[in-house]
Amino acid sequence: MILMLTGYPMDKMQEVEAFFRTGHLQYIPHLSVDCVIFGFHEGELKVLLLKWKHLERWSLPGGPIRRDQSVDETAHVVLKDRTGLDDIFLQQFYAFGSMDRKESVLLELFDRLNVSNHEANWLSERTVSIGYYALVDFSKVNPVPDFFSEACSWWDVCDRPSLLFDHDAMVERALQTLQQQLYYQPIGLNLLPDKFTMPELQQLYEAVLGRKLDRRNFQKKIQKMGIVERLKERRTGGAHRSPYLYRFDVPRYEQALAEGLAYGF
Amino acid sequence: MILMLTGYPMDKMQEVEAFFRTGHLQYIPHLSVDCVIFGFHEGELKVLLLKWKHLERWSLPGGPIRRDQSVDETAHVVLKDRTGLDDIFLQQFYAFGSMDRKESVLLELFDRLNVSNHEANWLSERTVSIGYYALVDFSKVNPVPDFFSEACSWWDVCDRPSLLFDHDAMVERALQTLQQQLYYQPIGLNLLPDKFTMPELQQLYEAVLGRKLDRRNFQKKIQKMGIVERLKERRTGGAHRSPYLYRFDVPRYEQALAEGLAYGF
DNA sequence: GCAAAAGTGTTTTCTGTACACCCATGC
DNA sequence: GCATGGGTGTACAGAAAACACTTTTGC
Repeated sequence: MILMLTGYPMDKMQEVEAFFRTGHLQYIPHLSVDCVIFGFHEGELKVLLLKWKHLERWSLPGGPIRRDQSVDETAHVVLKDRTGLDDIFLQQFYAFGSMDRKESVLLELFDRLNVSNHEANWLSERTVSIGYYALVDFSKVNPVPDFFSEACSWWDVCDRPSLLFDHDAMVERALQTLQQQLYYQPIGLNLLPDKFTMPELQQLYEAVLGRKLDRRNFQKKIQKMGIVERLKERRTGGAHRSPYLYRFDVPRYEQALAEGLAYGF
Repeated sequence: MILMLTGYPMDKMQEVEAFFRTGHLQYIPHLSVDCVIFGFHEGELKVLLLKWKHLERWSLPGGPIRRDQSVDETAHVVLKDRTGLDDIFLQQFYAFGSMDRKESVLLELFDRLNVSNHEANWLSERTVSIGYYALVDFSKVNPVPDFFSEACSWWDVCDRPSLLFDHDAMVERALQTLQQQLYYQPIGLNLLPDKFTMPELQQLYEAVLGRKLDRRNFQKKIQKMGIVERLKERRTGGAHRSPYLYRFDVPRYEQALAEGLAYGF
């Protein structure tokens, strides 16, 4: 096998060759993890995407599952490798296993990489992918591309390029799951900086739900949840009246996550 | 390989041998589907379980995923094979992929079956399993064991034997998912016979939620959903006053499933 | 007739939503 | 001082929960 193509660092070629040849010994073939990593910046919900070398197209970050690693661990490693972040809210939302997700673009790429179909067989057949979504603090992320990608960057969820594989459907489903969970679970911890204002939290909710909320009712609702505490400080420097800063009450927040907030029936 | 053990039909031995030897060519190794099949009978929520030959223990029905079949299709085939039922509400709820689910009891079984570890290797390593739950009409099910099991029968969800692998956790999580979905999706279609009484539907809700509901409020709530129509008939024969029969308004029911019923926020 | 289940309606409480006024800040 | 965003409280409507009496049926 000869791997020779601009954009791929020579000193890693041996490693990559081994990956194609013997990766199936270390990884479970036909199974992978993909992560929808959500961030929040300037009032917009963002998602972290990778730009593939040579394909000029984008996908979600992901990777194969090691035989000696749990699926959850794999997702955490993907998150860590792409963002530098550890110990983050990460939740499985769906396993994608339809037949039409054969990764035919990969075949093209392997072709250009001079990887024979046989050698890359364990990578090119239909792959079942387990989707996770993460909520991270935009300002703490250091985006790092993986070997196959030349760029790793944030995109507006609502204004992103069309993605490879079925990753568009994954983003949609992750967002839908997030919206549903909003009704009985808090969000914000991990997504916002440690200290934040109530209007910022409201913007986050509005970005996720895709609609405006009433300022006063929102405030009452959050207060009733009992998951935030108001600080004496205010955020100064902006125009207009200075809003109070808040901080999540982490124990109560965790409790609300675990027990849920409210139900019908 | 010699397979020779009471309980295993001789005429199928060749097929089974092929399964152990070359199954990994047809199936994705280390990946499977398991189904939590719920039924409802005499006021109790039931789950369909398989009793393994020689192990004297029970598990959920499941199976490996064919390389030419989607994960959803696989789940439908499992359901069809164990119950005879087709075209049933079946929903993926979680993928189980922790490392502690190596199926060590399988090794014991393979040992007794004289299958060498090497031959059965693709079956005995840690397997990631995608969980589905189904809601079926108890009276229409014809339980059929699979090759590895000697019995297939219903158990009370709340009074079942301890299960193999991590299947106890699967049942718990399926039930939890079902409970959550109850707040924004109707259930009953497929679980109840075509015609049913309001007290029966209420018993179903109570069985799933694990608590009593108020008769009058329940009736109002269901009526407001607009998913049932009351028939002129009543159920006669029982003691006491004859209750009306109801039938699901399938188009409205499907619509409620698709759109959801109500949300907070 | 009596025990047990089924049918029905009203009241109260709570939750969600709509809405208006005052206050702080930068320009 | 004025435009803009932030802080706060009240009033109304709809949903959920609490609750009691009458009817039917088999025995």
